[in-house]
Amino acid sequence: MTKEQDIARGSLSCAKCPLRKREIFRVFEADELSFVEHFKKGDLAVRRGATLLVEGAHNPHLYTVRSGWGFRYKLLEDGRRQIVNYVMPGDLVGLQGSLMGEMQHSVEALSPMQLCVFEKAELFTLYERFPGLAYDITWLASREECMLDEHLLTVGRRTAVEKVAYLLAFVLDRAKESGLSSNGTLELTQQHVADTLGISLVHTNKTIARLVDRKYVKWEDGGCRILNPEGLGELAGWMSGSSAKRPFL
Amino acid sequence: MTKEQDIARGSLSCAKCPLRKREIFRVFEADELSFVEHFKKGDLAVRRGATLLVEGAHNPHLYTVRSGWGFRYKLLEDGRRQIVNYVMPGDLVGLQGSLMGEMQHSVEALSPMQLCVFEKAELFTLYERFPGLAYDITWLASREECMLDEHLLTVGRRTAVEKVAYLLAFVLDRAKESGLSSNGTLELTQQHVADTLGISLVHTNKTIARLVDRKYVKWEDGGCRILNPEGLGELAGWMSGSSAKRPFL
DNA sequence: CGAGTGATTGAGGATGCTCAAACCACGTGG
DNA sequence: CCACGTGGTTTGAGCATCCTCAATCACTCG
Repeated sequence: MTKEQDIARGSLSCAKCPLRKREIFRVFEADELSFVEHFKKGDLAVRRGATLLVEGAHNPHLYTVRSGWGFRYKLLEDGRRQIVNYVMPGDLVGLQGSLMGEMQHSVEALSPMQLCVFEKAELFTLYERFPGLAYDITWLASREECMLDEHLLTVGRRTAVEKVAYLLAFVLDRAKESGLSSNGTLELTQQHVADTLGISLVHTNKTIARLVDRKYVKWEDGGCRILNPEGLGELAGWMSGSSAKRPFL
Repeated sequence: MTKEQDIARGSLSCAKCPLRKREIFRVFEADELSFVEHFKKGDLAVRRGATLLVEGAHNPHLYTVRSGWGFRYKLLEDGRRQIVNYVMPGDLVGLQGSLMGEMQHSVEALSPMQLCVFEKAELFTLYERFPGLAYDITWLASREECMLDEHLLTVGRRTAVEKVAYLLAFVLDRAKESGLSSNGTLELTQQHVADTLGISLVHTNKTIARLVDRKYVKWEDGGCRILNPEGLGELAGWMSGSSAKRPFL
């Protein structure tokens, strides 16, 4: 877990961060930018499969995803796993741990990831000096809450087909928004799908097969290609949320 | 929905708020208190069964629960309902709507409730002038996220018995913490339990029956009595979270 | 080539669902 | 007082969904 991680002093200026150019993110003031630049303590690169954060650990850092993606999950003692959400570029990772002591979940990379590292001890300074940024952070936490609500609805009340349809539509939507998947392709295994939706691997496979038959998706080696995102959304009774400007960092 | 609600100008001073006396809540500074007092726009009283907030609506207000309890839920088009979490004294209600436009969930009262009403338009002023309070709000949002993660784990991966055990232990824990249930009694129907855990009413009933047999709980008219909270926690593989001081308002 | 990862398939059984009916405590109005 | 409706709980029956176990297959990598 340590060997896969690699912290280096930030070499990239926040002002020139390519993420900031994406129209989905709100524009920062000059003073905000320079503060964030100061707030940032370094870069972290992890490879696919690496565990970024571990449930139960105390971690002095807070991260923003710059590229790549991963997932947050929790485990039961006997190994049952529940994926709780996915993290993508622009997302803040580790806020819970910052505010409440030890981490209540782990996060693992689904692809190589690059993250910006912040010091959680300095978070309060941010609150004191930049209420706008503080507000942004609350906004992000609120958005996460919103996604979790929807996931609960899915896992609790949608049928298996609706579940898979929802998940794929949801993940693709977010991936596109954050600039991850331009071609409608998602690199995740059926085991991930199963662990997100609370169904078994076998049943997940058979459910996906039905969607493949109906030409909603195509499963390729180590990932899937979404052929009809709107159709999936309809099937699940879900609509992509507001794609208003959102803050990050 | 309007007739059940009753807004009155705040008559109760925040400094004398009985909630503040409970040792679970952090102590406020004098200036924080006076700001909150000014921030507070009135009181809201709703009766049992009333819908406080409606999914899809825009609401200019933000609330803190002063007494009583309720639940947040989402609906699918065909009426399937998922209860997403419970709200209890000290909880902030409606923050999502404040930050992200329209409400993504509804909330209904499980008992008569009293709430403090705030203007969401003034939230940013709070962020500018009281970073400590702003931090508190983020803290609350983060805590909510934490609970939702655990719920997802429950609904997705725990068995029916574990689910019921978890839910009862969890709700009782929170209720005690916030001063709701001193006698180990919870007034909720099996339908609520079912809709929280993503299982059918009939199956919920049969699962509860097993817990009753084993003397973990007793179901009384319109509610249940928890006989062995620790046992329930063990059964579910769940431990009550940190009961550190927490902020409110 | 052998090992490992992920997808796929079939079989049989447990879990959980729907439907339907009954029951009980309660409050209402004749 | 009793008949009735209501909301919540309880039960049984039969069936659909979903699970586990087990085996196979395709593909990559050392």
